[in-house]
Amino acid sequence: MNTPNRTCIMRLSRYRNAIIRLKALNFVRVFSDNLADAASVTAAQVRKDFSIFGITGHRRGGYQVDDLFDQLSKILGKDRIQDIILVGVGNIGKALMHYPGFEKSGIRIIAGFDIDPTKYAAEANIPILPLEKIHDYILTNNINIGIIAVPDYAAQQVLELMKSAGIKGVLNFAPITLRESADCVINNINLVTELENIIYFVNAADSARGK
Amino acid sequence: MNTPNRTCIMRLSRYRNAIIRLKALNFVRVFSDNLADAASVTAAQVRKDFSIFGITGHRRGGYQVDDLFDQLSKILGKDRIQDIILVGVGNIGKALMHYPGFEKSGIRIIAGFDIDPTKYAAEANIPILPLEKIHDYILTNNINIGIIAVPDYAAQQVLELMKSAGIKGVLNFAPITLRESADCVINNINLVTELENIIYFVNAADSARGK
DNA sequence: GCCATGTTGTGATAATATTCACAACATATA
DNA sequence: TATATGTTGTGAATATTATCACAACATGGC
Repeated sequence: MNTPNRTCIMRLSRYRNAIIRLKALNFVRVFSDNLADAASVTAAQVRKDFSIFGITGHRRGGYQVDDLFDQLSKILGKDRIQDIILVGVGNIGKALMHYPGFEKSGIRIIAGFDIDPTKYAAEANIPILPLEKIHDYILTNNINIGIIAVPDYAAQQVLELMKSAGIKGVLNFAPITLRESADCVINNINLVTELENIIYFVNAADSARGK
Repeated sequence: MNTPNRTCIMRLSRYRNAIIRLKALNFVRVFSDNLADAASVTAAQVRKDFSIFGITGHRRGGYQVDDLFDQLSKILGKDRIQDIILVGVGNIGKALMHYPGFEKSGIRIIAGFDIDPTKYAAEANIPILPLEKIHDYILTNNINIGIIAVPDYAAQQVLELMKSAGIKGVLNFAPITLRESADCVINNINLVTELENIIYFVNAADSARGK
């Protein structure tokens, strides 16, 4: 098996999302072409991605929707609930803790951590605990994935803390690029950077029109 | 000038962020090597990126920090405040409206829009208005960039509405891939997909160790 | 059963992005 | 002033990623 990269797995998620909609419409089979449209890629790309994982369809018959959905779900680890934790119960952190999309998709934030005592809420539905307790919590509950939503200056330190307790994957919203290591996958989302990107291309298009 | 792509502009933002930190440390000059470390890329990449924009340094002397900062800021449109709007004042939308990182970086959300009357707040610091008013608002205030944070089923329709009023760039948080068109740049951020990505690679590493 | 049709699966090809490697040259030192 | 040193800027080489194009073959129609 050719090893897949980040963008390939991202596409798999998109295919799966498209399939959820097709299932709702009672589609029984689907062609690479349809998925390509739904995910804004080419049909060849879809088939190449599938071939990496040994997902096969039927020549002339396309793919069975139910079957395909199950295979993609398995690959993406959606055959079971994923429990994760979150550090930094501020503006963004709080929103993520209550983001309905996670629950819907089998991802459950089971605890939040912060250094601010006014945020503690040990008895809440999703408990908010002091950061000092994170190490034990991770070990006790066997967690391996977490979200970082702390200010930039604290992010690196929080990452080290999480890694020392055995965290293997992090989604980072702090506006600083955390570096991936052999033992921990990192996905950096910088909200400002994402907007700056759009601003650049809008301006570039503008000035192209301008002259 | 070789036309830059998305990832190149993303890196420019990262370089700029690194430079902000260097300025705080009173650095006067910086080498491609330093920026490479700070942004987790290679030194050659840094110099290639700069050469695309005609940013030059001094052989043996590196780059003047102040100078470099100004040039990157100009390229990224950070020489003036960017006013944007937001549609969908729910869980995530509300958090984005009050995300301090935007304000700090010269991005200002000047209005929110929703279809839910209970959310309206025309007199608030950042007014929340009925979605029907968005067309006029965009035209009157000459806005060309917006954030979408509505449920998946509403996203495409909201996008069309925004485009019809002249929006040229969109940051989309709805869990559906909106397609870019010649007249509108789109950046899709799917929070679930981002986590699924991490889950996949953590599991992949696990099973690699397992056997 | 046989042919026409249409879709997969994939090797070959093309496009894109990154890294290498080194000449050019600025600066520091003596 | 002459020399040693170290960094840029960039063409060439490499690596990565996506697309093309078509043989293989399943399916539906007659």
